[in-house]
Amino acid sequence: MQMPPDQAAYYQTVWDIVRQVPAGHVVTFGQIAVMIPVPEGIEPDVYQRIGPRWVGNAMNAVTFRDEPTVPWHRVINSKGGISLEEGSAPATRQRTRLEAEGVRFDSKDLIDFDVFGWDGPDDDWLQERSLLRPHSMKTPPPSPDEPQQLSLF
DNA sequence: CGTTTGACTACGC
DNA sequence: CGCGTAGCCAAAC
Repeated sequence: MQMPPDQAAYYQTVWDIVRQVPAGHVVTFGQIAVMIPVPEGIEPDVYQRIGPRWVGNAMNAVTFRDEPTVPWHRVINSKGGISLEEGSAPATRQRTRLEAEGVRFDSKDLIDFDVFGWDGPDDDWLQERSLLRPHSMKTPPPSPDEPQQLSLF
């Protein structure tokens, strides 16, 4: 009986998560990284910075094969943009697919998280796989308790 | 087989 | 708000 390499399991988890992203929505590399528990032997603050890069590696593998079971085009960077080389065939394919799903880009080629951002799957789905809920990329709604607006009177 | 690079991101200037 | 840097895994050179 052989133990699968940690890296293989990590990739599988990443792809599993990406499969949950609904059409017309997007998720960031950082969000996916946060959903996966910090691997053994790695400091949490270190994983915070490196995790997204591992997610990028996992995505690159399926992007190259254009794996149809993984909607890799719904994964973007924290700025809301496409991270593939601008003008390249994969980048164009990603943008075309997103626009076909109704996702729109602004004048800076960025996507509005408030409209198209994804905050993760159901709690049940997460709990069954021991995964965590990512932070939302949407701008937080103003708390009713806190004075949210500067009153001029 | 040692180096370099990478679909990234948080943080300090 | 833009730019440079660290991070220490994997895959490509």
